[in-house]
Amino acid sequence: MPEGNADGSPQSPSPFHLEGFLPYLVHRVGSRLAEGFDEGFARAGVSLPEWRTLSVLFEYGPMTMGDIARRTSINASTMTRLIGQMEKRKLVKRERPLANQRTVFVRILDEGRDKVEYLIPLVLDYESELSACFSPAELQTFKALLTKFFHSLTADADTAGRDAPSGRLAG
Amino acid sequence: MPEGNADGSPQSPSPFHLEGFLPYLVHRVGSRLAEGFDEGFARAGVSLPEWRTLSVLFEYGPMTMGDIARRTSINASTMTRLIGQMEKRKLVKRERPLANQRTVFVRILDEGRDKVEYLIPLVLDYESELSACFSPAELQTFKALLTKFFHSLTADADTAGRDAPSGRLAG
DNA sequence: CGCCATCATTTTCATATGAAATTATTTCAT
DNA sequence: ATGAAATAATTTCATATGAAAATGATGGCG
Repeated sequence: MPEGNADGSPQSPSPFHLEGFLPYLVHRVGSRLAEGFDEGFARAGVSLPEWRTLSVLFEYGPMTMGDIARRTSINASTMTRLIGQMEKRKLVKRERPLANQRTVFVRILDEGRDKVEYLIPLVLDYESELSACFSPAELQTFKALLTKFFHSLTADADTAGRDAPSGRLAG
Repeated sequence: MPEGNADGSPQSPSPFHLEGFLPYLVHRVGSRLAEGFDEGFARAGVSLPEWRTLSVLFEYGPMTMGDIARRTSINASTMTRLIGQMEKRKLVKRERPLANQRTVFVRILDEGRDKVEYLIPLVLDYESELSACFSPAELQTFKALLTKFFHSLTADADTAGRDAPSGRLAG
């Protein structure tokens, strides 16, 4: 039988704790949030990435594949497949502009709009339930920090390979 | 050509903005962080989930499959496969305690320890590079909020299906 | 003691994923 | 104009994923 301790006390003094490590703190919150996704979306018949995509198209109007991918933080290959599936179900429609036929614009259709309008109040309720653990000020701070962090990471990525000398890691 | 605008201005006034929505703010930071993962880990020959697993075993000593899964926020099926691969590479070792043979303890081996010791300084450097956009106070607040949020989500999950009446959603 | 409900892990299965190669189009330099 | 490089989307390919079923072990409870 192993003599190790499963109770939470470190076995040997170590300069590193995963649970104090920023990328991991983000990861585990993300995992929990993803697990929480279920009935509401299932009832509406859309997946989480589909909801994200539809809500962006609903809000901003037709956009190119690349722009949708960027705005939703979904990979471009995945986005192609996602739009393909949603096109079959008449939630969205692809359009190739005459000028610049490299690009493909995606437009939300009535059925897609219906889904978004059905989901928005559910999603807002869900958010307030989630954030009940925060005061309004904390929530605002938290969102601001997440946004700032994202933009900083984006700027890093934009300049990576040019300025940045060293390999990158994430925890 | 579509008349929609791809510049960022909302097409119609709407009560919902994905980019102000808490679960999405977390998601996109998580995506960026995951994209940033590369050379350092590749050089050490471990994946991101492997690193997380090893660092937990390094820090806390032998643990059961379930405990590792919980502590790393990695799904149990995935964890079984992950440990299987790491066992082949002699990074860890499975042990079945005589008392309670349902459980499997996993112990980190010397090669695994070497990898962790090699990676820790890289990972700490990476974190300070990432968090350069924050003041020390902001960073502390940010981590505290992430931790608080995680524990709140965990508590919700623990009581879901008993107390909680309604379906859940994530954005 | 022996059966049943529960628990921890593993396996199966269907699906989702991202990197890299491919296709189609446009832009740029000459 | 013409070919070469760049860009946008898609497809291919190998791998990763989680839910649910299956397996193996334990802990009551009659």
